[in-house]
Amino acid sequence: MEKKNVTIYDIAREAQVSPATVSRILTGTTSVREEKRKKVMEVIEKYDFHPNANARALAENRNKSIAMVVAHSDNSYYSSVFAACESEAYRRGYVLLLMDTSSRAENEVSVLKRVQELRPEAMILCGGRIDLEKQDPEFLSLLRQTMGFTRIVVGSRSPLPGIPGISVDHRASMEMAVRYLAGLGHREIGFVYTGKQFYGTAERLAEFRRVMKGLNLPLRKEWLIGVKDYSVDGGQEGAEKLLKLEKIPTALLGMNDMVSAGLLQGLLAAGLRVPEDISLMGFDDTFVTCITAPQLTSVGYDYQSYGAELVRAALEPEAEWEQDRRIPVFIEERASCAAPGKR
Amino acid sequence: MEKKNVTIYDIAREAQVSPATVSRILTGTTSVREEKRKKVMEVIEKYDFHPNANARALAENRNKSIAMVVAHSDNSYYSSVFAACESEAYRRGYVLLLMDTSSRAENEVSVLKRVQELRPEAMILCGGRIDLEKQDPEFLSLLRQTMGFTRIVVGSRSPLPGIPGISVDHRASMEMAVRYLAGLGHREIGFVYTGKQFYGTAERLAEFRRVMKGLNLPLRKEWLIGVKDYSVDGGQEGAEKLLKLEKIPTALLGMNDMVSAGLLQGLLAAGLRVPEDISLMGFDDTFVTCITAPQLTSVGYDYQSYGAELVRAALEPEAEWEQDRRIPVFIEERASCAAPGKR
DNA sequence: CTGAAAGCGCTTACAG
DNA sequence: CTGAAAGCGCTTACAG
Repeated sequence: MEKKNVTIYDIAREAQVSPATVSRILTGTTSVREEKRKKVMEVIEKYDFHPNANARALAENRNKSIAMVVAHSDNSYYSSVFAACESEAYRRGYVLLLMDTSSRAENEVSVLKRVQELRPEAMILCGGRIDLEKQDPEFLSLLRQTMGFTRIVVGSRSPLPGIPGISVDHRASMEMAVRYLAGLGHREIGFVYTGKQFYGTAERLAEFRRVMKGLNLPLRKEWLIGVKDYSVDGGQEGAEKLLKLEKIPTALLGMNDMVSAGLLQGLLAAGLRVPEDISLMGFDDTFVTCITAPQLTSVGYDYQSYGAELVRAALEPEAEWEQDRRIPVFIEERASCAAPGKR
Repeated sequence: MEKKNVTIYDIAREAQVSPATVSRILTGTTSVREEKRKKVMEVIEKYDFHPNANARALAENRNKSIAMVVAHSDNSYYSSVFAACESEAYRRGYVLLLMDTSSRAENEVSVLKRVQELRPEAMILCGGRIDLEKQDPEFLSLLRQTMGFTRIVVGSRSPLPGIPGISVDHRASMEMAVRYLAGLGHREIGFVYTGKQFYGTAERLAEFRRVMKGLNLPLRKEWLIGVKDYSVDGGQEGAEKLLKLEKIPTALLGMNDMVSAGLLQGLLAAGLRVPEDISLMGFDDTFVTCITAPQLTSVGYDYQSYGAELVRAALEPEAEWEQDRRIPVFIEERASCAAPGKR
């Protein structure tokens, strides 16, 4: 079973050409006489030869890999993003080195150290400290250091010059959501949020206030409900808090689909009907929306093109990227929203 | 910004030792005089030096990476498995090269070619043709060829000697599920399945029949419902088919949590109550179970330890692995099952 | 179009 | 404990 490594030299010897010629055929950089090429290809086939990517990486000083660092690889949002990145990377002949930081600062440090050794051609960073509303100077200096080793792109705001940021347009998503509900006739709208320390939440909170005010809708602070985390549990917590209020809004926005799913459970359990008694919307348009009953209307993004953009920005540094880009959002209508009923 | 690569030679020169000494300090293979070590470490710090993993890979002929090839990286089951693998790999200082085949044969071919170039120390393969009940000879020969380049472990049955297979114990999962429902008092149990060509389905179908028979429960073939795929849609299709029957069972097993979620929607929509009118169970115990209302009872696995096993088998070829292992299963009780009511 | 040779940045026998 | 040197398997100026 111990098959010794067959190299370009073995191929060259057998095909009676120089190793350089074999290499040229492999890389396709120079044209080679057809006769030789044929002979070489035959030998390659015969030995089932595959050039060693590590050696090539060293010689070419590039290794056709992109490090993808995500906060929680088993979270639907992140797994959609990186599945999209993977498919674009694959299309371009690149492989993704997946690393999960579990949102822990100490992991972020060691993962970035690892990236510095691995020398991927680029790193795409999604989630974790990068999303903090107030940038963490220690993390910034870690990023700055990592920039010496590889190009960085973040699925967030750009933290530093030279690091493009591509992220969901949180403000647009909130504006669209509120206007959609208002369009349905809702005036009393609540928002169940979490992660106030993150820019995505901060942006949505600010935008929520701005749009509600602009539309002359009542802004009641007890309808801005903070919960512990981005989960079904968080949503249930939100529902509990809501149900203690003397007056509840006619429509509710959940931080993401998971939170909305939790909200839905809590509301249903309390005997409320959705959307007859209260409308409910989520963010992210993950497959969670298809599992709830009623199915959840949600603000979505085109993950496929988001991933493609991230990879493009990662691999085409020469292009003149805007430092900050926001990807478009849209509303995916399902069954959880309706005109407000009279109660 | 163009920082030229600082190498072990630069460090050596400045620390006034030989490159070999720097290398020894980095790898920690030999003891080095404390005085020199200190000096070298200082210079390393000063330049923020990180050894080039590509060069190291070439010299050591190992690159601390594992290729993880999955069928659908954004599917909850697979993303749980690889999140678990990632955390174990990371713990061991390995990085995962993630590749997604989207279950397409042509992608499997090119992905495995890619693996042969990349020379990861091992490859973990989950999903796709490997799961076919009837092995595909063409795929087997591709695997055999890939074995010449890297060790292979599959999250399935072992396809070939030398390739350990670690997989969910589908038979045990089905037996446990049926016995659980029978224990609740159910005699009329249905199974909504898909992917009959895959061994996991075949095993569960066979075991379903065996256990039902053993328990003297009625085996009606119209209660074995085949649907198009492993999705919510598949589940809804199952519900439609079921509702056309003149007599429906008192309990239903769905192929996985997604299918069960679809079944639930279909049954609820038809005015049935779960679990009062009909009990419902899923397989895989993904987070989908927490999103449905009622929450779904499901047969689960310990993903964390499954991932750890896969990585262990991948990285410890010297150990005497059984060629085939099955990971244990358990029932996670939630709210979707109850004793049969009288209708 | 093609070959000989140097180089990519490490590691590791081999000597001492 | 430590250095000089060869080697890992490629690519790519440099000459021809």
